[in-house]
Amino acid sequence: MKKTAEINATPVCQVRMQAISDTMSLLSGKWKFHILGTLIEGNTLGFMDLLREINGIGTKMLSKELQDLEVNNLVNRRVMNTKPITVEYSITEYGKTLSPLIDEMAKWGIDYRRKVYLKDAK
Amino acid sequence: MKKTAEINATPVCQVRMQAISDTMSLLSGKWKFHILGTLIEGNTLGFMDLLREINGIGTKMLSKELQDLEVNNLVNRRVMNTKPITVEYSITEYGKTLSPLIDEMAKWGIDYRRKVYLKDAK
DNA sequence: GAAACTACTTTCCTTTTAGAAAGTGTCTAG
DNA sequence: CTAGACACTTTCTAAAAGGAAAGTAGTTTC
Repeated sequence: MKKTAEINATPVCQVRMQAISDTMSLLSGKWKFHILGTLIEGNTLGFMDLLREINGIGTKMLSKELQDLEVNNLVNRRVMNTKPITVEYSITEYGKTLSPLIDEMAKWGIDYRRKVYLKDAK
Repeated sequence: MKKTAEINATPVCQVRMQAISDTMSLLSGKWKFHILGTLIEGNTLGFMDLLREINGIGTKMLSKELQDLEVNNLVNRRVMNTKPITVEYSITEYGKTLSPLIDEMAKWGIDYRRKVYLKDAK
């Protein structure tokens, strides 16, 4: 008997799959969660502040990722009229809706470390 | 004045950053969330079942990602003693602890779609 | 006027990720 | 004895992601 046709297309699953893909594509890459997490904690920060806060990121990546996040209305970019020009980045109201997701991710990662540590200690 | 030294090393932030990196590295790639989500919904599934359920994935990726997830104790692999050999994949108890994270991700993605749809409709 | 600060952009290069296609090997129904 | 099912692995290649370093551009401090 052939069995190629029966793809599970239950609407609920399809919607969930699509939703997960959407979320991941907006937050893809190595740095977006770090940037968002830092901005959620730290209110407004300048470009150089972020560069110092986020360990390991370079200017190219920071610049590119901030642009992506701005386009998707997750981050505000505000050029200040200061002597050496400064730019203030902050999380948008919409960006704040990612807090539960980021918190879950951090929480799970912390538990994971604890678990690995306990296993190794045995 | 120079400003190269003051890296924010508050323990809380560092731990959160590390935790987020850990979680992301375990769940990296295009397919892990889909596989885990499908297994959480669908109890035990065979390799071909997963291939059919997860739209777009190929055998190479599915095989590789399942191995990764098995190594990290998120997925069980059980070879069944059947005529044409079958393998049953299922989520582990530990894998189930990812449910809240996956749910958050799906929830946010669904809200995002709704928001984009409403904006376009205006 | 040299050095240092702000905020990037650009270029070049390496690594990683992903997919398509074909191959391996076993078993069974017709 | 061939076609199709299951469960992969291997190879080849293309595309995407990421990083290091240098460059651009304006301001300010010493």
